[in-house]
Amino acid sequence: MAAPRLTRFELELMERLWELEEASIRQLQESIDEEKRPAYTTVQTLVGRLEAKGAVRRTRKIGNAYMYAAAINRKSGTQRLIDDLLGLFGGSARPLVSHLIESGRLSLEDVKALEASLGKSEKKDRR
Amino acid sequence: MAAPRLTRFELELMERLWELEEASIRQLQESIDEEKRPAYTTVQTLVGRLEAKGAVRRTRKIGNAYMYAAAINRKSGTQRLIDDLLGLFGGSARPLVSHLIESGRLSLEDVKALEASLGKSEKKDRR
DNA sequence: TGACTGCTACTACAAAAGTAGTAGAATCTA
DNA sequence: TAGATTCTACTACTTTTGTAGTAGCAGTCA
Repeated sequence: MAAPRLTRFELELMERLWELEEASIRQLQESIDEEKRPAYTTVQTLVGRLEAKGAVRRTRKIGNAYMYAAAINRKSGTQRLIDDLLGLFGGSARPLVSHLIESGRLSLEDVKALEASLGKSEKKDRR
Repeated sequence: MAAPRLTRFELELMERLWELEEASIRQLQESIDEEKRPAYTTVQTLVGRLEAKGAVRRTRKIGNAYMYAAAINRKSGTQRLIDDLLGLFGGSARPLVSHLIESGRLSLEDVKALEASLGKSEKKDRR
């Protein structure tokens, strides 16, 4: 299935699920910082929508509560969002990264480290 | 003024404006690919919202039509969006860039080129 | 086993975003 | 200068997203 477009809050919940691997509505809700923690039923609604989109699935029932797990991986979950963003930068990642550098969000050290690990994995891939 | 949060479509229009420098509603509308070109009044509404947000301003009147120009620069316009995205990656750009690399959207060559230009500007900054 | 607690299912509603129609003013042109 | 054209101003409606309440069932525990 194509990666569905996830909204901000949906993605927030997915992050928790990718982290927790499996969680109940209650656990999800309580994993959110108290400051901005929404009502239990709000989380419930969102998880329901995620289920409808196929991003999440029920795994089992504990007591009278269902447990949920991500049905898509983190990569494909964020892919869509990133691609949308890239679209605004002409579809290419380079201007985006330039922007990150210019605005001080990415340093030379970061780039070097990334390059190092990239070099490694490239080698690995071509072994 | 703090950069307002722009929606997808608003940003789309801003892109045109940053490109065109100055444009009428009609020009903006027609700059959009025919496939997905919205009604004239839709563009009008959006530009009105952008104006309300302070992202756009009227420059002058030609005939009976107003001309508009961006009131914020491209950098601050996209900043908010990017920061939101970064939030999803733990607030740091590095995992985002990793992701770009992993998904093949950024190559070793890109990174090297970026590093080169970054090295240069760093030197320049510290002159 | 009955009261309590917690969860689900369903419904609702507000705000944001997307989309566009209509009336009437301004401008253009024959 | 009158009709045609093109804009603006205003209004309206739909979809999406965010947010949550309520009813009632399931499970728990004294």
